[in-house]
Amino acid sequence: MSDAAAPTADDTPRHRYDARLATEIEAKWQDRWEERRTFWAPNPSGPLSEGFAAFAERDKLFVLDMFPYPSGAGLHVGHPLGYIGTDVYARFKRMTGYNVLHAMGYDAFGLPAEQYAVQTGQHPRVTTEANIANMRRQLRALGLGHDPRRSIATTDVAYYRWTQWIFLQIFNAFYDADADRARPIDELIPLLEADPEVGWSELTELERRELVDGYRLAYLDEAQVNWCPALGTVLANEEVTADGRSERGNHPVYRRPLKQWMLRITAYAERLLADLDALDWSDSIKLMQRNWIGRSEGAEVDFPVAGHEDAVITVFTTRPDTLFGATYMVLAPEHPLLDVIVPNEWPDAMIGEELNDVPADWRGIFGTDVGPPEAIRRYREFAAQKSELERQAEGRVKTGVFTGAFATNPVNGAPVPVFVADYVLMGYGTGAIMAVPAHDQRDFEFAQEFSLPIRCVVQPSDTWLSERGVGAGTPAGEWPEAFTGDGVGVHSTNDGVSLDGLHVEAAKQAINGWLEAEGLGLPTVTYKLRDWLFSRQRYWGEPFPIVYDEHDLPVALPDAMLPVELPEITDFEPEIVADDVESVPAPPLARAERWVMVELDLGDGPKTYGRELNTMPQWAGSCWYYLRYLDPTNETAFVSPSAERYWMAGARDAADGAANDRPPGIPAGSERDHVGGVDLYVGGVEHAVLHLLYARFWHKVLFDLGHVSTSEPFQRLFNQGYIQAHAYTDARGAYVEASDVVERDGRYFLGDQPVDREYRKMGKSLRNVVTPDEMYREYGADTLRLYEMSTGPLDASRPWSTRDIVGVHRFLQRLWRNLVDEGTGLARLTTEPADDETRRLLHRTIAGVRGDMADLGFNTAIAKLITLNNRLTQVVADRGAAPDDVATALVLMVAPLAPHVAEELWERMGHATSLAHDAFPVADPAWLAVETVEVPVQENGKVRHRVTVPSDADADTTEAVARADPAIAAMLAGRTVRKVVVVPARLVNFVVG
RNA sequence: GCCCGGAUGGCGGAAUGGCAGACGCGGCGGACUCAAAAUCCGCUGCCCGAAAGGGUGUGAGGGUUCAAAUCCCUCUCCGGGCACCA
Repeated sequence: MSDAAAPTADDTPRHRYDARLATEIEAKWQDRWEERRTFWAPNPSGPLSEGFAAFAERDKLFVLDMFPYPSGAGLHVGHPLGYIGTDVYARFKRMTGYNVLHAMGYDAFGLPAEQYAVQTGQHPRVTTEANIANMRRQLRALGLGHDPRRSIATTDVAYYRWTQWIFLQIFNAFYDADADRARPIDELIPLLEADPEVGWSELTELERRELVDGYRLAYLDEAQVNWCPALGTVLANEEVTADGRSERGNHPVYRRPLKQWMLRITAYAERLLADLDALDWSDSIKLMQRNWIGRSEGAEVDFPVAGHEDAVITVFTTRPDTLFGATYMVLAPEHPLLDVIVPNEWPDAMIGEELNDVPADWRGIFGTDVGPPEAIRRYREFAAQKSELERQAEGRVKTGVFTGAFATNPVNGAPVPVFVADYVLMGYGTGAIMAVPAHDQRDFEFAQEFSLPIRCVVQPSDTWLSERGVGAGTPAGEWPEAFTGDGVGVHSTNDGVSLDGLHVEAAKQAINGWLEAEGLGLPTVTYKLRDWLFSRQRYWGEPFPIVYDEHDLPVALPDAMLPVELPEITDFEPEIVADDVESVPAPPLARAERWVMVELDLGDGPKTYGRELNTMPQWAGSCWYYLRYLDPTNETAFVSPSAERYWMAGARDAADGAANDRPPGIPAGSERDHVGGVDLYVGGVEHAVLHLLYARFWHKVLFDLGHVSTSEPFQRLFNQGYIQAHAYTDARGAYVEASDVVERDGRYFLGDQPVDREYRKMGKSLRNVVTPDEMYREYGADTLRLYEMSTGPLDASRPWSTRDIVGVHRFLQRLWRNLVDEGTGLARLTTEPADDETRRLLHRTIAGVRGDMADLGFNTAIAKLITLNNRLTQVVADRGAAPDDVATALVLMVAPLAPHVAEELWERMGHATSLAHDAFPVADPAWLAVETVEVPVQENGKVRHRVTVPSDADADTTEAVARADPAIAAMLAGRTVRKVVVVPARLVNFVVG
């Protein structure tokens, strides 16, 4: 067989657009884009400013993807959905003249690399770098138009040096509540000196330092923490699931006191809440953040403790209007006042008229033969050792112990017993409540458990009572549940105030006024949000730039001593440690013996200091990466002010105020409320709370301290959906390889064996993973991109269906064949313009695609492009060549979606330069106009006929044309037309009797 | 339990008060071919009908409107968030 005969094995034309050719084209253009620096986005000044002159008069756009973790498993086809979406959008905007910054980095610290290191002894850096390299390869093959100069990893020393620097900014700041912003800690000293209550001049140097440390936004606190022995670390509240287990690994989590770094995010609660209003985020995400911050308005009220002159129990309540119904109080088990108020012996109690002795079951569940101090001690121990899961399992039966102490209800002087119970949490409000069992379900349950009086002070409606099967006038103690709705106050009068007859809101106003006047309480706002626990007992994280001196107080390292590099060690395992609450954390860094102690001169001569042995949580690096993209090579600042201001500016107040040649398709004013920040941030909804709240907090601190120019980091947030997939289990319930399963008659089989189908996320353990690499091989990256964008709107989750990909592949093939001779590989165009109908379709398509792309409506944009291409197929069939005008516009419009094949076609059509910049077609209004339209004619809302009218016909003309139509005239003959509704160019509706 | 979001052909979806089902997959038919693949063309919600045409139809029920997938109320199911937060 001769060489010349070689291609006969299959007679595929040599230049057909198939997977082989696609792969060739894609590699070629990926190399070219890199060589030609196509996606370098110039800064206005500095080392990355080459080529800025071309953009000086243009607008900028900062498009951002959520920071990925470089997993060892590599990408599956679900991962890049958002990355493709942002790339299409970024390419579209670039083609309309924007200076678009789009970059990708890696959130590379974290547990998987460290756990792999523990198993294999492989240093986490080695694993991490290999994973990043693999992910870079996979993403490059997708043809994403990222600026490669701006790619960073959180594990780069040059990056985490600045993470440490930002930590020091937070450490060296305090929150000025009057100014409502953070200020440098140096500015605190004069305030303390001026405050007579502080007595600054009498304090020792050490006392002063401790006092100042207590104001810092990063502070050490011996607090109750979520200790997870299995992971060997503590976790933030946000990392613990509702059933008391670690979000990562599902291990039990215990609460125990431990000295840890905390970040004072609570100081920002109000601003984090209020500033949501100006953001272009979905309502559901805003709501999740609002719920997490959990603002509630109420009052703090002081209850004096009987027999203790100085002791006052301050409670927080959202229902001060029910004060007269408070029949007992509860302190959280960790409440410090317990050490003060608990008597040695059980009192002979008098509580109003209802009770005259201390019932045995008030004395605790560990025996009634002990006095209050021991009963309380045992209960506190019981509460501390119980994991959240155990609390859950107990069905939330209320437990608690009487403290033996009584407080006095300030509104009526009534003695109320004080309990300790774990349904009151130390971390919320004041850690103490007044219990109003008639009007709070939890208090109601507790009161029933402990036979406490239940006193109605807000009258429920008769309807409410009868719905619960109790008659009007039934005492509250016999209700099936607490009444928490609105009603009028009863039994709520003292010498100074009466709430009787007032509805809840009015009653709150009245009682708040009285409390304030009497000095007994103040209206208060409380938040669920807690300070952010910022220490982790891990190796693979950012070391703190903190050392401890001889007083064991923290000392910040000066900027010049950054970075504090991770020491090399060989054993990465956290010290384990029994899987229980008693085990003590031992950070791996403690094993770096030569690193732990360090001799430094921090201003008062060389001294020995001990290093902080914890590392920062993984969230730290992702709190500010978007800022580093702006100026990744800067060695003197985390970002230069000029780059930061340029890229983060709001669209409307761009620095130079130059005329923004806003392209059509984007309504003027749509970005009017743009307060600045990343122009488009795309990522999964799973980061709705943690990452987005933490990053907003850091950004606000940096804003307050003058390091960034916007108060919010992410102006517009878009949550992409997920790609899900079917998974199959065999008779034993084991997952089988999804790609081997076949469908027959609506059932599913692996060979002859029937299997069950589930619809799940894509994942290795479910054996239903499809990788982009497979798709590149079968169809090419352009087809994969187009497929993922075509299957639905970007925010919708959708099933993966390999079978369906062929549709968009055929579209590209047809497009190619319309423009290129499959035999010669040469473009086949004619300069003769297309027929009018085709040109009208072309311009309608341009207008539509522009609008769709601007709205991230890529699925409908693709549908319009397919329609146009199908039309072009006819034209080419008629003429033997594609009209130049249609071909040119079509290729340019396809370019953001399928950039490689578009560039290749563009080149074969005779263009020497890339189409990536400033070339998106603009619709000619002359071709958008149509002369006539067909409008439906309805009879009582049902379409019966259609008539053709001039597109600018008014209502009367349209109706006249309709009536003149013989079929319609017949329809109306002999009937009474009661009403005619005409919407010009839309429809005619005859309402007949 | 509370709060949010969703439900449209066999499948992914389109239409946000004005012709339901764009576009794609799948299916059916035709052209080309010795044949098959590929390609091109046509049809394709359901029911009745040879067709013309008619009826019906957007999770269920009710309402507003000349007109409802779209707005309102009630319910069912699915997905997500929170969960002793005073």
